[in-house]
Amino acid sequence: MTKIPLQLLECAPAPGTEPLARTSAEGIAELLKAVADPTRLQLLAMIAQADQQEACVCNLTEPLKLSQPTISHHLKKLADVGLITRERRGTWVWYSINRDRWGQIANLFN
Amino acid sequence: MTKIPLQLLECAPAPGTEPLARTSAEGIAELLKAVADPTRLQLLAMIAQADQQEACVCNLTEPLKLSQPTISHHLKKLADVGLITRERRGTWVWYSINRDRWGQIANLFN
DNA sequence: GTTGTACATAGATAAGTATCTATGTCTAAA
DNA sequence: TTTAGACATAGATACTTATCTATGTACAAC
Repeated sequence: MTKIPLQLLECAPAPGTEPLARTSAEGIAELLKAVADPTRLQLLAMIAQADQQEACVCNLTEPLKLSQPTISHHLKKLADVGLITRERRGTWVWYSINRDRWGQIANLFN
Repeated sequence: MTKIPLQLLECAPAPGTEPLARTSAEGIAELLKAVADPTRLQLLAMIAQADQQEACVCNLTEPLKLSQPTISHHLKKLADVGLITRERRGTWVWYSINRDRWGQIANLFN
């Protein structure tokens, strides 16, 4: 049996169809990027374990020791991908977690 | 019954203990950042559905239409957080997914 | 109306990163 | 040992982003 030189074995071709379309990958990446930040993970955790599963900006600013605009910036990022919902009640704005969206992330890894 | 002015209601204090320690949040964020990139999601998908659940760099470069160093860069990012494993066999280097690490991400969202 | 407070937006800046080209390293074959 | 191929590393660049200060907007109380 003749030995086939390694260098002559062509590098096996990739699977015929691209497994994950670029546009899908970009959409998923956008969602994951929103979560892939330490401050935003802390925000999500704080909201999740807060009373009624909701928190206003003033609840979140002080413990993280970041400026109020920075917290607003992060909350906007989370809201932009639908991970949290915004609701104004009087002077304050309350944020809560969108469980459906959260579940969609879970499905990605199962 | 006297109505309490809204402005006198102090903004409810945050939960006593910080829910998610900064160092933990940073560790999780680092892991998630590795996945939160469209190219790396495509790489993971291609490896996962490849023969024997493994692929060499040459398998991955052409379909994504990116340069070989760029692919190597992304694979390194994934390997750095333990999501894929590197194994040299002859001239080629084979990458496969670390299921344990993958499962750790799944647990974060359940 | 005015005033004070909660939050958002704008603009600036510094740090990170995805990509490239060029080059280095390691392995196989001759 | 020399050559060629597969992959990694280095350095450069352009783009993104996390943070700040300054300012704007919306609502409540008076």
